This record gives sequence, structure tokens and C-alpha cells, in this order.
Amino acid sequence: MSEQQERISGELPGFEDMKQGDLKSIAEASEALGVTQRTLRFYEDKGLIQPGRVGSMRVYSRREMGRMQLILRGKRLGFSIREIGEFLSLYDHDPDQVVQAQRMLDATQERLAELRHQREAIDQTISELESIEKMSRQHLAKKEK
Amino acid sequence: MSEQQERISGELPGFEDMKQGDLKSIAEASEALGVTQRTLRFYEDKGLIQPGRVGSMRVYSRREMGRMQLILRGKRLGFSIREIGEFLSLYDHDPDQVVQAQRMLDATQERLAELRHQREAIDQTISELESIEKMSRQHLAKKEK
DNA sequence: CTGTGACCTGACGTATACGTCAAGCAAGGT
DNA sequence: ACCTTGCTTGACGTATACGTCAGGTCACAG
Repeated sequence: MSEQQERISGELPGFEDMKQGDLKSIAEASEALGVTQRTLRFYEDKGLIQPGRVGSMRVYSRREMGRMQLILRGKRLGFSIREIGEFLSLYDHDPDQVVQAQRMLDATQERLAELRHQREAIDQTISELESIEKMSRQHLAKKEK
Repeated sequence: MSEQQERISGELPGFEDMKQGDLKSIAEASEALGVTQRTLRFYEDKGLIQPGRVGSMRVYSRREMGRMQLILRGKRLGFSIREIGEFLSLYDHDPDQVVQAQRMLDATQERLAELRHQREAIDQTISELESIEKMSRQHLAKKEK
């Protein structure tokens, strides 16, 4: 094992539980989060996270892992990376989270409106497709004879 | 008015109603269909339509207009241009439309499954967002005091 | 000395459905 | 002769979220 990787996750054999504060290498972080290393570097490029460095190697602390959870949640909710970046940025520079919560509320409502609209569109499309389905079946049944 | 355009839609002044069979220039076709000229050329490139030519100018007959309606409908239903192209191709080379109807049925069902799945996902996302909405409001209400 | 593994930094590729120039031709009007 | 209109064919641009090389460092194993 190279010193480079072991400096972080295994330099104290037999003392794994004591390694300082859950610091993870990029491999461990991506594993734990279920994303690729590329994704972690990408988010870093976009300014969403700022892992520490040991030499040139990235080090992911609990803070970064927490931010990543928020980011992934934001993605599941359909926010773009840019939007998520704005939330996090506000979150950082807004001690009592008032501005932040307000913007979040706004964005949430916009997104809800979008989703409700999409839902209607999908429902319409579904019923249109169902009628096509029927017609196709009838057409095929006729030719079956 | 240039001869080029008038050859199609206006060469018989006073007899506009008699111009042979609803032939349209690209401008008229795009106008009637509510798409841009670029779109018509794009679909032609992709092989979805084959308008005739008078010299180098495209001529849209009722047949092309009909195909365009099908194409636009397919798009509204969420099929990709490639899929639509396949339908039309089958439609062309399948006299009694049995193969065609079968493929259509398959694709329709796949799409329906997708949409129902999407609907569930959207419903989940909506309720998650609604709970975030509540929490944001509470947070703001607290800070309001 | 060389191979191997984990990491690093660019930088180009991907998919979709067109939008947006750019440059050019033909023909009628002024 | 020149301008304008309508049309033509390329060909590059757009947005998003990464995927996928290519090329290079570092340190230890054999």
C-alpha cells in the first residue's frame, strides 16, 4: 500500500477506529456516496465542495460528506447543479439562514409548480397513449381474422 | 414577388383556390404547422419527410403535411425523432400495417410504463418538496419573532 | 530497474433537437 | 446596376452532467 493512500485511511494498523475524524480518500468518499470520483471532482470544479488536500490528494471530511448528501438530495428533487450551488453558497454566507430559507422556499415553490404542471401533462399523455393502445389492439384483432 | 415562390402558391392570380393540390412552399408549410423552416429541413435530413422539388425549392404536398402531423403528434407523446422515423418507415413498407401496429403497440406500452413510473417519481418528489416547503415556512416563522 | 495501484490535471466526447449564423443563387422591383 | 426577398446548403453553437481517455506523479512491491 502506498504512503499516499495510507496516510489517510490506514496509517495506524489496528487503530482504524481512531483515525482522525472520518477523513476519506476520494475512493472511499465516492464509494460511500455512490457516485463516481469524476462526479466528486466535477462538483469541486463547480465550487459545490472544497475537500482539503494532503499534498495533492483530496481529503473528504464529514463536512464535505454532509454537503454531498445535500447536493444529492437536491439533485433527486430536480434542482440543477447551478441552483444547488446557489443554495449552498447562501447557506454558507447566511448565519441565521433567513435569506437562505426564503430563497429555498421560493425555489421549492417554483419547482412544485413545474412538477404539478408536468404531472398534468403526463396524465394527458398517458390517456392519449391509452387510446392509441386500444386502437392498435383493435387494428391487430381485425387483421387477425 | 419572385417567380420562385409564386410558381407554387400564386402563379394564377385570381385562381388561388385552384392551385394544384395544396402544394406549399417551405414558408407556408412551416406557418401552417407551427414549426420553423429549420425544423422541416432537419426532419428531411433525418429522413422523416421527403418533400418534392421544383428546381431546388422544396414543395410540401398533402402527404408531407400529413406525415408532419404524425411526427408532431409523436413528439407530443414523447417519442424521439429516431423512434418516429422507425414508425414512419414501417408504415411505408408495410401494406396492411400489421408489423407496424405491433411495433407501435410495443412502443406505446413501453412509453406508458415509463410515464407511469415518472408519475410516481414526480408524486414522491412533490410530497418531499411539500414537506420542505413546510419546514422552510416554520423556520422563517420562528425567525420572524 | 520495472511494474502496479491510487491519485492528479486537462481536455475532448456524448445525447437531443434544433438555433443561428454565413455565404450564395435566382428573380423581380426601382 | 443594385437592392431585397425567398430559398438553398453547410457547419458550428447550445445546454446538462458527467464519461472517457491521455499523460504524468508518487511510492512501494518484486
